[in-house]
Amino acid sequence: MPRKPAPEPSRRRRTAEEAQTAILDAAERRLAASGPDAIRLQEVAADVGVSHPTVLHHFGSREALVQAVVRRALDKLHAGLLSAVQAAPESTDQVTALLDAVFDTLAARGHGRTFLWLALSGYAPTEDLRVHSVAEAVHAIRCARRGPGKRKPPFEDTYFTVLLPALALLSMSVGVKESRVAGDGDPLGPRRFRRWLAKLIHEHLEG
Amino acid sequence: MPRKPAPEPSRRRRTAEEAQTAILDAAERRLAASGPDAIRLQEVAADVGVSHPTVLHHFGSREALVQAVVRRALDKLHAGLLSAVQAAPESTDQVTALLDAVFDTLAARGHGRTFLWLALSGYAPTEDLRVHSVAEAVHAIRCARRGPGKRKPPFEDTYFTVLLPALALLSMSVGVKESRVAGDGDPLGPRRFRRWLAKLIHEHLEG
DNA sequence: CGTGCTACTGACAATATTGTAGATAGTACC
DNA sequence: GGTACTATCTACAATATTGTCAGTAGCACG
Repeated sequence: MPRKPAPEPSRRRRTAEEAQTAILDAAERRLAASGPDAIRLQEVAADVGVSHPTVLHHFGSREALVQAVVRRALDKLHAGLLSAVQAAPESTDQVTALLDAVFDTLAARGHGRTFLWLALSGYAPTEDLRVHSVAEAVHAIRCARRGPGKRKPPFEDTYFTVLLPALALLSMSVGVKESRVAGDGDPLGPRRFRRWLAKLIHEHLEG
Repeated sequence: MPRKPAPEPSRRRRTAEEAQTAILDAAERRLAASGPDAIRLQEVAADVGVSHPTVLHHFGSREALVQAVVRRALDKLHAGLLSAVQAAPESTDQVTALLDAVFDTLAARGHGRTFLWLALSGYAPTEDLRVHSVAEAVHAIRCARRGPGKRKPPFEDTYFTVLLPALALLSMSVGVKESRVAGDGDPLGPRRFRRWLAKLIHEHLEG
């Protein structure tokens, strides 16, 4: 006998925007944790609590979903770095605070892992870290502080001085959970490292 | 009518070791290029010129193949880093040469990319870079050079001084082909960066 | 030449994943 | 209430990937 359609208890209906945001959130978590290949329609859909054709309905295809996640994740990364680098530090403590803020964006929020996944997978070029533009801003400040009479340091020196902590903090964001390098209670942990690095950078820029 | 078995032109038969090495080579290329998930039996088999059950015959399962590739890749990485770090540099030029050698292992040979893939995927802990043991060796040299009477620098300082270029060079190995950061003809390219970094490190360790 | 060993193969099974099609059910608007 | 719109569902198709199986063929050794 034909079973009756079994009226489903209730079907939640979100606005398209709400649904898409929830789907992007779930996909982004999987991206940060296991990379773009780990964004699977069924699993993302299960995370959100919908069926996987719903995801396709909202994004058209898996690849389009991945592109949307990548775009949004890179935007978040840029926003995080921008706000972290906005202040012009004057003391070593302030440089430390700046590095802490960058580290927070890259490691604690998982954007560093995401960026490395994307860079390795070819979804994002490494220029996307935008070190060059940050270095230009830092260089302007550095030259201004020297006063009008003094000789200006070469831009290359400023660029490398910005590039170095960027690369280091990026690598540190790989193993946030299990790594000794990143362990937070460890005496050789990242907090002390950042303070040490801030001192090194600050002395280099000033001296 | 039953087709006749079509006697295959010829079937190449390698020794087990030869076959396994060829398979590991192919799998490792795919690992460095696109990560552990990109190690697919069919594609690896096609690279080697065999059928995919042959790969399973030699390694038992895909996962066992991946484990074997990972083990061998990490061994190669360790060997490369070990030989790069063996000499005790005394001048800035020698520090530059050391960084160049480390960079060669990480970036040019692709071991840095591979390591990042493995670290992100959870196949290798970040401790596998063995920064700590290198730092211990460097610290012993550093203390010895200070002479018996002088005060010794804290180990932490040496450790961080080794950790910093390791993290930076690792990040640099991500985008070896397309990155401006890694472009070799660029005036702000990795060669000049390494020299700049070597100078910074050398001055810090000596001063 | 025959025999044993095993690297190797084609065909198939099992499962996962993306994508399609048609139906269903909230929700807003008349 | 009735109707249009569409977010969502179930069911299915298509493909890719891992793994199994029984048999084939190269090679060493008697």
